[in-house]
Amino acid sequence: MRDVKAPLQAALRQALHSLGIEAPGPIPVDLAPKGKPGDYGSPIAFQLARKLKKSPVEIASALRDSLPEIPGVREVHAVGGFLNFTFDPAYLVTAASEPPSPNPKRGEKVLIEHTSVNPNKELHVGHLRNVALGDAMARILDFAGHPVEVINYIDDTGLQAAETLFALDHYRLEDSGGEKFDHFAGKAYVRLHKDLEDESVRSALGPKIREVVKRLEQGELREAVARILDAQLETMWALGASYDALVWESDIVREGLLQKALDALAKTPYVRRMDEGKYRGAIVFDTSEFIPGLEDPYLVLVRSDGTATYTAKDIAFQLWKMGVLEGLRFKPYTRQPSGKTLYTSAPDGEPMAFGGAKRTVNVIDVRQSYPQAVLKAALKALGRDDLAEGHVHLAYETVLLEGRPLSGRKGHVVSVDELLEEATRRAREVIAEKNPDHPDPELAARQVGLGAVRFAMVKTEPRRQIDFRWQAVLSFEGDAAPYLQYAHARAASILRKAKAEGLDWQQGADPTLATPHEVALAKAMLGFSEAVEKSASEHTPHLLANHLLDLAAVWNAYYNAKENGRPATPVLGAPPGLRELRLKLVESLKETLRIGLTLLGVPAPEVM
RNA sequence: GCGCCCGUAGCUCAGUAGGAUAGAGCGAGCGCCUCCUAAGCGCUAGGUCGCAGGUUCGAAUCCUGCCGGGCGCACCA
Repeated sequence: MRDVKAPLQAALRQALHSLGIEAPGPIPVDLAPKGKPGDYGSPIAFQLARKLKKSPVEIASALRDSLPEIPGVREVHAVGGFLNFTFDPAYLVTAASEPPSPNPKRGEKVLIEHTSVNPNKELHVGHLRNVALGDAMARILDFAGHPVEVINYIDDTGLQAAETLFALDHYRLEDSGGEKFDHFAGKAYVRLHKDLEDESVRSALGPKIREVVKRLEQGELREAVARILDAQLETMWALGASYDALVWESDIVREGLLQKALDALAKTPYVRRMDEGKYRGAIVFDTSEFIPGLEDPYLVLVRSDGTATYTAKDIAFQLWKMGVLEGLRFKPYTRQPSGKTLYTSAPDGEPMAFGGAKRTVNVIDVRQSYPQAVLKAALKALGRDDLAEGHVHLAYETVLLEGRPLSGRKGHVVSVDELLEEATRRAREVIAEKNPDHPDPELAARQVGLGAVRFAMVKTEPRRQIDFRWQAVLSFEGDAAPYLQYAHARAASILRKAKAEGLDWQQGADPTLATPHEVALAKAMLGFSEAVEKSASEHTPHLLANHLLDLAAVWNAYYNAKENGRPATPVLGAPPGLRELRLKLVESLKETLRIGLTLLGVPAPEVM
């Protein structure tokens, strides 16, 4: 898809240059508002007014006179200081008739860590936001041209995993195979926590649980953890996620990365063992130079009993991600539904080209902003300000369920498996009602169910708390994935019919026949690449999600456009020349929607 | 208390590297299937952009203060 804004910016820059003015930064160009002349416009003259001590109107008019020829631009208007451009309709429609394509791969690899669910329980709606955001970001960054590597971190030495494994053993629970194992294990965990509310039980079981933590750190219980992880992976894959590698926390420890990280930090002036005070005997990191405003800037890396905190391991992991430390080995773990092989860190593996990225995106909820800031501080403490710059914490707010915080103990949770099943069931019902002759209702139901669930997680800005409400998520009307999918299916239907009629629209399109309806659609389509790039650079899929909603709305309006009570934009029934033009545009629109949906992990059904 | 984030239509949200009359969806009211899928489209009603100052030719967007709400301030993560 051709970029129509870049040539405008280039021309403006050139005009400025010929007037002896250097543009201060990027030159703003946007769609002209409704009711104003031109298709695109720039307020550049306003920005220069003060510096040049001239009125915007004067500057705009001088600029207009100095502009070079711009391909496709028919007229340039200076309107009250704005500089607007009217394109040849044929040019815009032709530009939009070419679907978007991925940017060629360029630059340094971006390592994105997401999911990283404790291997002790089934996934719930809170985890869902992480997977949906992380997977969408990976797809978007990839499309935008970045080499991307996706890591799922397995916190197998944490207390949570230990408690679940302990509970399974303690209650002598044998799974009969009737239940997905992560759900089964999760129940043991919940039961244990109920029992731990009793003080005497807690003091009796505490040492035994710590024993399990120790065994986990030795890597002894890896298979037991893997059994839970494998069940969780089923859910992650069902969501459409895919990973390059699993990195196990126990491997960070066993391969010596933790020790290397601690050794390196110990050589800096910021890390030392405390001789007195509340941290006596612990090794702490004084972050005050890097994180201002803290009452207590000391972060414990190694407890006085000699055990390392999670944050210490996370620092080691971050240093590995950025190539400061090396030493993890990998081997194939399994083949994913995406077709990609999933690798795992393993002591009996081989060195592989994972890690060593200059830029990392850590998808993790906002409550962990402080430990994430500590990772950045650790990089700076080691003198790697360059890498600290490349550390991005994609901090997303938590998910509420029907207005209240999630709570496993109060049973106020919804598992992802349950959610997908329910969404699919609802979709099945709607399809049976709306399209009883559907050729493959089960496929469409799964596509619509999954789409609704994933889209609900990415359409809102990450830093905003979202309230998961069954009624809204399962509503297949309005501002939601089914709206986009329906728009896509409508376009697909037209193309299917055209093919059935034996039409060939690759030739014979006459772009000079384009009406304002096609131009409006084309302009909406031409905003796609910018939306993707902005989503990539700002690390948020919601910009793309909102662009797609806008695009689908324009397309639906096009589809329904009427003049004098008659359909104004028939595609198949249009006269030759215009018909082919419309078919090409519809084909490109369909492809644009399909790509956009795919980048968000939302399936694009051919028939709904 | 200190720090970070959020206050935009009845509800849920876009819009914030300053730009042209603040936009959607849901909900309310009225219309549109002899026309390529009505999961759609059109129209109407609904907003002192939390409040008060400030900077600017121009502020929902930047600065300051205040008022609401969320989160974080453990030898947890």
